[in-house]
Amino acid sequence: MGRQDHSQPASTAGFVVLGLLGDGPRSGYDLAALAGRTVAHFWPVTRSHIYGELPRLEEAGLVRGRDVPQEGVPDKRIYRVTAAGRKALHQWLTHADLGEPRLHHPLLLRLFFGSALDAGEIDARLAEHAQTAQARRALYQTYLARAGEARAETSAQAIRLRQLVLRYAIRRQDEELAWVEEVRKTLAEG
Amino acid sequence: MGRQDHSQPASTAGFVVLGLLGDGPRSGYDLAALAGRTVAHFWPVTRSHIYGELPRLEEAGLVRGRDVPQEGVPDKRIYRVTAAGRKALHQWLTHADLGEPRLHHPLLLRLFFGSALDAGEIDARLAEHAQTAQARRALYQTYLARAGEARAETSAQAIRLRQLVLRYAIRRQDEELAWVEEVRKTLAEG
DNA sequence: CCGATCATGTAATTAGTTACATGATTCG
DNA sequence: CGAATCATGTAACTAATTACATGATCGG
Repeated sequence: MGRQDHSQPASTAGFVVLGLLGDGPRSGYDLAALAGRTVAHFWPVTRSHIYGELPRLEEAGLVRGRDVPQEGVPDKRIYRVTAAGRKALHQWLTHADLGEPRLHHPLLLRLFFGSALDAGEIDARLAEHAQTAQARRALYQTYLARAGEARAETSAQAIRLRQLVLRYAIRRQDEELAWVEEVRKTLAEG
Repeated sequence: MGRQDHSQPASTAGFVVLGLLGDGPRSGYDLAALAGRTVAHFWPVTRSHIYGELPRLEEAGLVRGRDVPQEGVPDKRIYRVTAAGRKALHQWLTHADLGEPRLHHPLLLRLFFGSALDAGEIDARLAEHAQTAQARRALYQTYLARAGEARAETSAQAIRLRQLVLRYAIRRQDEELAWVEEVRKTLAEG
């Protein structure tokens, strides 16, 4: 319609970067850090994705970057979402079909094949799993405790939604733990 | 040590095929069907993986295939695990490090970025999610009901473990549903 | 002096999905 | 007659992870 290129990002990764940037202007480095303690827990994003998408998004007119010279530390490039970017993100949030949740669960995989394992071997795996679930739960709990301290740009609604996502993550670990107990009990009885 | 090649499969996919075959001899086609209603729910396996791995496993001496001519339907090749294969599987089950569970969750992703969405848009996504969770729950429930009817090769221990894995899947959907309710309540209040 | 943090990118590789290709038979 | 089932494979592609490459500064 206009004379600028307002095309959509090709991949989901592009929208994820766009979404992260919705929180406020950030450099690729900062985005990667933010992603690592947030969305990366339920969607795969790495530095490589971010640095790959940023120039694409800029070319499409969805973000705009500005070089910020620094002393001592390396210079950086700060990106912010454009109006077109916000529009594209909203469109994606409301209309794109992202498919169903997918789970990669090594313990389930092993248990499914585990008829050749003895009680001790199964229990070792269960204990391992419970331990990492415990650790994750603690991590998410600290995130939740810190969730209130946000930037000025972050709206009350945004904070509420993020807390709900963290609640999910915590509940999920609780479920893992509860299930491990169920498995232990069942195998002890049988 | 011997004169045969008893090397390990390179990828996890290879062990998954090996594990599926532990249930009894099957063709690639049958393995794909079995995988589709079992492990594929918590580990990615498709026909392509299976047909790719089968020859590799055979070369490594972990499975052995036998051609079975058929009339009417196409001929097939039935594979069964060798002693070396069973050993390799056990080794993998007890020693390999498969990493932590990974989740791809589109709804969480959207909610995390959803500060620009209004109540109606969020609710539409939640409803959608609840519906698919409901459907999945029902599916796993029917699997569980049928879990007793197994092949002769399947041990009582194997059946018990499979039921526990299904219990996990059902509980997980219940959790999704419960969480959706929590989100709805919280957003209605706030 | 060693490791961490800040900062940006690319390259290589592995993993995973979807499409293509073929062909007989059975069921509605 | 069209769709589904049986049956096996490959090719093309997209997605995701890990490694490589560079270089200053700061704290212990």
